Amino acid sequence: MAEQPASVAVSTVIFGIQDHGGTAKVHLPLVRRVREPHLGRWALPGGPLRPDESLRDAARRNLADTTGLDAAHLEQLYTFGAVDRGAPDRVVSIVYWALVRTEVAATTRDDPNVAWFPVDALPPLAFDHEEIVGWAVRRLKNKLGYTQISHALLPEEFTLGQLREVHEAILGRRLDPANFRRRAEASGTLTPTGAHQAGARNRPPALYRSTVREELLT
Amino acid sequence: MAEQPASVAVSTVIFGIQDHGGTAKVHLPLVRRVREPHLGRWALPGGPLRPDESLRDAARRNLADTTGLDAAHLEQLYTFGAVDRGAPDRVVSIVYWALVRTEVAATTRDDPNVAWFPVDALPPLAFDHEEIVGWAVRRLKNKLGYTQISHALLPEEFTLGQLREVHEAILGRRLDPANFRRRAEASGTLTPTGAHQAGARNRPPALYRSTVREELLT
DNA sequence: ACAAAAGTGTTACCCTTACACCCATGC
DNA sequence: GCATGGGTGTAAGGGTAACACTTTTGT
Repeated sequence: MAEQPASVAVSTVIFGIQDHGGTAKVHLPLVRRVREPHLGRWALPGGPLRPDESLRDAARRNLADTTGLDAAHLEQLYTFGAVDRGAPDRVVSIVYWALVRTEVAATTRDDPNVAWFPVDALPPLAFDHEEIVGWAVRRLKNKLGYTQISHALLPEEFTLGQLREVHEAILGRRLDPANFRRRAEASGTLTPTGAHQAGARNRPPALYRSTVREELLT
Repeated sequence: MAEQPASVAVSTVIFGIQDHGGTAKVHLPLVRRVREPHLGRWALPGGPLRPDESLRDAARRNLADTTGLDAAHLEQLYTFGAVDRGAPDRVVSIVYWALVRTEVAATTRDDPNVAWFPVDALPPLAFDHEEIVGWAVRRLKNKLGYTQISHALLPEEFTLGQLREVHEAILGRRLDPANFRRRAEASGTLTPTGAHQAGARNRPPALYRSTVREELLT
């Protein structure tokens, strides 16, 4: 333990898909601050790094502490360490971003100081957290293009229509179903379960299971 | 100032192109450690973050202190903070990576404890610095593909042949000169100066100047 | 029958790659 | 003239985007 010019914190931007007026939208959970500074404002889950935990473990702990959830994907985003970030003492924040599956996100532990917001309609945030969320959203959009990261937002089994909805929610535009299907199939990361999803008032779509390895998403 | 479980350091991976047996190769400067632990080993330039400097400023200071050089490109790479990274106390290292221009790299201040090494023939490094260099090299290769970052390794004016040599050095394979030229021209980031480089025993190549904005390289 | 989404087929277009070929200079 | 890299032309192949069309369900 040494006297330091800056303390180390870890925060996490958590993304999940939720229904918002009939269409899937990207949401994220925020925590209402119960201390100064920025008391009462919404902020990203986070807190000081503990001496015996890795950065990644700290991020996972943020997730568990605030939502009780488990991440399907977790990855370092960026480190923010400007001299004045809105706190009285200097804090260097290592920020992670996480993806949780839809059905998991729905089971968020009840807490009056935790709530999910659509990323395109966030309340004013504490510190420099709006900038941080901006970085995370950009990264999410980018990674969508060259990895199969979107699978981590869906349940174990899903239809190509659901997968496409996720992409449309993140990119903010409609995608051609035919071309999307071919792309998805060509990725070689989907295996049909053989089952079909009944119930809709149209042709029952095939169910798929993702076969991507977490290690390949870097 | 608070009692902390971890101290904050900033290190920088600096890349420059140098001639190595007739062909251009990617090099980086290392510093010989003059203190325990890992006394005598080569390490990345770096040191503790000062209270009144930004992370980026600290990285720039690493560069100036060890080589006396100025970076044409400087960007955050990743933050390494495992519990045991080879130092007695816990250190969280925010690592930056930098590109310096060839003619600048040649003017490195003389210092027996600083030397440039080809990235494909590094000595054993201190701490987890080999892993860090690996990350930086990967990032450099990637960014080469979708930005004009390579311009930052060359002088203000350069030929397409030189630019191609840089790419070949980084990718480790030969590129088709014809296709490389078209790609470079199509990027819209090069303006011919009108001058040609005389002296070679072949047709004098046209000189170009880069018009990329540093902000667009993210 | 009809609507609505699943799923297949087809075509135009662009970008990349490979490679043939000409140009200008030093020796 | 000849070697050497600079610079232009061209054609094949692969991937993407646009869109027509068929299939299968619920109502």
